[in-house]
Amino acid sequence: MELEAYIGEDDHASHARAGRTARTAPMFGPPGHAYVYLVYGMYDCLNVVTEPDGRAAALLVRAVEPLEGIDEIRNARRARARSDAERGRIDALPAARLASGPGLVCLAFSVTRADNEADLCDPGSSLRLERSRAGDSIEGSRIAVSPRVGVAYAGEPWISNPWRFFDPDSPAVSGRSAATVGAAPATRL
DNA sequence: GCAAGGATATCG
DNA sequence: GATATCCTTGCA
Repeated sequence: MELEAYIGEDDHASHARAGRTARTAPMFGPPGHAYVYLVYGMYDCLNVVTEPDGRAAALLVRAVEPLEGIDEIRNARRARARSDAERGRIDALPAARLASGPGLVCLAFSVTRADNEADLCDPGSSLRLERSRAGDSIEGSRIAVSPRVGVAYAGEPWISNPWRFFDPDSPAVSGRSAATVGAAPATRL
């Protein structure tokens, strides 16, 4: 599991920095809803709105470790593959690497902008957050933190703020960023 | 290393 | 209305 916090309009790394726009409106909406956006023209990214109406904060879901429905997830990844070579690599991936990136999370769970603003707490919603089963949770003392990924444009202190949270022992964290963490020491909470 | 890819915010 | 930029990924 890997998450990044974007804390409000003052956060220069957040989409909300431009204020409320058509795209970022969900971030200003009620908590517990989804904010899904297109990045780099081809990948969707899933966020969970965290603050009450009017305050634009959200958690970006950068990676998760699938525990169930591995075949479904693998098929979802295969369906979007652009070549046989890519399908082969997907088949060879361990389950823990099937959603190890913000774009991959959405590919794995078929999250699209159609899920934008979905109520993640409504049992009838197509996309939901559910309480983890006993044994699936991680102790707070084992959660590592580091600066956020891909926010160099934001300037300080937004670049260096340690607002990326992840399980340092899990293979299910985004690849390139996992490598950089070793160099720029990730501290533990 | 770098291209692909399209929406968005910003500038004119 | 044009364009620089982007909370990325997979392949050369």
